[in-house]
Amino acid sequence: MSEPEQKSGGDGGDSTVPKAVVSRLSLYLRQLQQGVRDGQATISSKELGRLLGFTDAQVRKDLAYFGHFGYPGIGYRCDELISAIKKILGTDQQWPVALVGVGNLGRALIGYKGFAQRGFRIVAAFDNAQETVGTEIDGVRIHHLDSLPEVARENKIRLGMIAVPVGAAQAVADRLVAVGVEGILNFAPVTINLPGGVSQVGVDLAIELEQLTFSVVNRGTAT
Amino acid sequence: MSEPEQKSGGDGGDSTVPKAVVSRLSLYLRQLQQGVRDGQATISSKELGRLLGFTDAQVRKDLAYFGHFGYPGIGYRCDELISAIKKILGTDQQWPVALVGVGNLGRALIGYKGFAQRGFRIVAAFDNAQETVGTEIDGVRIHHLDSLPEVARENKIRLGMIAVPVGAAQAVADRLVAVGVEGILNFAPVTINLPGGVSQVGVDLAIELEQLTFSVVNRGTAT
DNA sequence: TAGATTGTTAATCGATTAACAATC
DNA sequence: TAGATTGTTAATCGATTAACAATC
Repeated sequence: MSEPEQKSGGDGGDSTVPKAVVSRLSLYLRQLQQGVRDGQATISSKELGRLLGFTDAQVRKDLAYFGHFGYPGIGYRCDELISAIKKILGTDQQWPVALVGVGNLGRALIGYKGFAQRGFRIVAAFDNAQETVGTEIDGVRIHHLDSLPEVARENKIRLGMIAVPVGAAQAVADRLVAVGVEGILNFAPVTINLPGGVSQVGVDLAIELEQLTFSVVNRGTAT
Repeated sequence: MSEPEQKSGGDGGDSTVPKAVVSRLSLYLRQLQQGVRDGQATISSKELGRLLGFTDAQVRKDLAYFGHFGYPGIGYRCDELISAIKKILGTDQQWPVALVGVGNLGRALIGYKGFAQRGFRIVAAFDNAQETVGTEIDGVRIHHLDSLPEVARENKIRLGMIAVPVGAAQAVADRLVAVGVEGILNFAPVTINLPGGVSQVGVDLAIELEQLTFSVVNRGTAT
């Protein structure tokens, strides 16, 4: 039984992969894990596409950016493809994450079970409300924001999540960048400015509802 | 002072607007509101684009899908453009929303301030844990899921949010559809199947982190 | 072998950008 | 008027789809 090859040996990540491809990769991974839970050993591009609303050609093309993972006549072996995609996304390892902002949303993030299952662990949370600093929530210690430098260093933090009010978001981002954070998941409804070399993903809950509203109001557009 | 015209009178929503355009519309709106808070009366496509990382041509093209909102030599009047975009997105009115699933995340959604400011109000929440049913959180009543039909009808609910575990998501979605919900914001990490005519927006928190991880691991890709 | 399905090329489709006449 | 900026067209760029030889 031969291991599937991998293009451009090592980490993959050739030239430029379209952003859209990467986001579909996450969906493939999620669906494959669902498949494994349902006892499925292999899956074809056609089936995988059907489950997610993509064409089979698109599934094959997306995966082919990164290597030869399939078996003609058979399809893809779920466990192999799961490992391959995790490696591509960088989630074949555990990532320690820092959370800043322990309000309603921050607390929900600390308690969110879905992170652990996909390679993320909130190892420290920060706030500057005296009431919360020093306490623990779900086993996660709440530190004062001023101790960010030490705690970040000790825990080798490379990813941060921002769940503070709009007015504080940019300042918090600056502090995260200052301690060497390389990627920020921003829940504050504002576009923050980051230096090159630091990545940002923004999640604005109201905007998500807005997008939904548009498609409801304009019958015809879906998903 | 002449009102800016609007293409295809009435609701707008001509033929097919690319999905990407609609998502930028939400960002324009957010930035414009920020501008107004900072006391700005007008803004050019160049400035608006710069603040969000788009080209000026893209901003103009996006807006031109829906009408003539700008003034040559001047730019766009913030308040006018805000009204126009709200009307396009359908958020010039208040939308009552139903939430299903009152766990950690559900509670955070109930308390989230950002919804009200953008035209959404969670008017009822549903769960089937006996402990929570009958209580109120932040003024929002928690009902048993079985009373969804009555409550949805009484409140003219057209939008629903799902914050239940993966295993329950599809069944909950089916029940929402059955009571006439037309759009679902799904926080469960699974793709749910909906009949045509019902829209879905999925938010998977772990996937957002995954996307971030990819761009961190593959230095060069940003935002 | 026949059937299924891959990886990949070429063709199509759609979205972004550059350029510019029209306008204030 | 000169300067700024729009809306729109044409050119460019990129992403999706269809088709098919190669493979199991």
